[in-house]
Amino acid sequence: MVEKKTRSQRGHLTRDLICQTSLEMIHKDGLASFSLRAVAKKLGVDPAALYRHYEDLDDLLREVGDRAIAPVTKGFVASDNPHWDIRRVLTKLRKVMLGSGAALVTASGPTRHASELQITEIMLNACQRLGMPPTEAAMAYHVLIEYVVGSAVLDAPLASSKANRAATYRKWRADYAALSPEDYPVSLAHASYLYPGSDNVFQTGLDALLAHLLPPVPVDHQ
Amino acid sequence: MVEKKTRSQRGHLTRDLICQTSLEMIHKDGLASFSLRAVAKKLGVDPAALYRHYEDLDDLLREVGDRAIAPVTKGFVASDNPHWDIRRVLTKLRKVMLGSGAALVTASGPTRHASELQITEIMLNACQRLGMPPTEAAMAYHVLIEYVVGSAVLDAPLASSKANRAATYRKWRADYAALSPEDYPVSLAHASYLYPGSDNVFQTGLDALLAHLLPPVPVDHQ
DNA sequence: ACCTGAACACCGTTCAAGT
DNA sequence: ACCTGAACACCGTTCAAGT
Repeated sequence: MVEKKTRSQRGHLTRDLICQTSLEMIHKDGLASFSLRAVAKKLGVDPAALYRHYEDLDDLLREVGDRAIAPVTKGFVASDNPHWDIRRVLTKLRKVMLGSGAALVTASGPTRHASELQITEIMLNACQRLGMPPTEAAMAYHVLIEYVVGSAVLDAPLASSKANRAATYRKWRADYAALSPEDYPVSLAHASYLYPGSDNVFQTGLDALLAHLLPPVPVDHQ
Repeated sequence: MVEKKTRSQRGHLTRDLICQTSLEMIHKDGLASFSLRAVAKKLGVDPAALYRHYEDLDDLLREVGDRAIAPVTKGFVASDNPHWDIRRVLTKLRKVMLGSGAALVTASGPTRHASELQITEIMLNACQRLGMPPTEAAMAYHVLIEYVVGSAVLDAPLASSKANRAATYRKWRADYAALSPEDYPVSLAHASYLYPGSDNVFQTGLDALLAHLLPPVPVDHQ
């Protein structure tokens, strides 16, 4: 029972513990309510103590963000269809970003940590197997990541609850249906077709990008 | 000279004045350093006074955001090439979002104010002129907006200074060039081709999306 | 070496009180 | 009706002091 109050012992505060605790807190209560002071309190430690382990809040969040996207590449093994591999890793990335508020912090800039680098490696590897020259591969990689991450950032606020989301879309369509016919005739005519669901929108865009940016799969792998 | 200290007079605080002042402040010093208290101080008014005119900070920012994207549609007249019109409004939207930190707040959700609605109307109108059925038009609209706004949110932090941006890209390429050949062989091989410039990346993606989502221009308008 | 306590300079928001 | 003053419950960060 001596080891019970490990939190208040000296030297027991590590990057790993801080990071893991932060991730759990964000997973449970969302990124908006997270703060450096909050994780310090949860760890039973003075806020200032965290500055022995991280430069500042941004430094901490970048590591938390990378840890959050770790599931994207976990257990990934390349198939013999590079198209498939790219689609798989991007779809997983979107799902993880929508599921964990923590993953969203990766949008504020590259973390340059392991999970992020692994996603890059998998995608460029797939491009290489498709026979793409490095300039084209790099360009395709950037466009696709920009699309997936950008969409995730925009869609995340509504991703929490499915029922909530449907209700919001219905309200937004109603907003368009109430527009004045003089100023917005075409929007009014399209009101009932708007907001077809963010996952459908995402898939349509992804298909378009993949079709244009990647060459066809080599015949022996079809 | 009686009208000189208009700020401290009663009844002179209007939504328009608050909004305009906020926009100017964000334009000058960026969104990060903006606060409700800061605009109150600039107006020579107690922070609490703003709550007579706006529900909360979010309410204020939504109006500021819409005002920031007003230049996108200002003076727009439809050409006889709908493809061209869509490309024009989206390119302008990106430029405005990268140029004014204030425009970025529109990414946190629809403002449902005039400027935003006008962009929608222009885009759906162009789709209609291309002969697209409403379901397809709505889908294309959502995909394109998601792409443009999402990219702008990700690219904005680096959009400020061109020299700064080039230096940052160089540093990021160097990060990749320093990776271990065992863990990241393909990334290492692509190091010098990464980060070909966010505007190039954007254009490549936009071209791919337009080519796939829009039907060809009617022959009599080519 | 690692953590605490107190302080600094901020936030958004509420509500009774003034004019 | 519109604004002020004071208060509440927070922030991130710094730095001297403790152990």
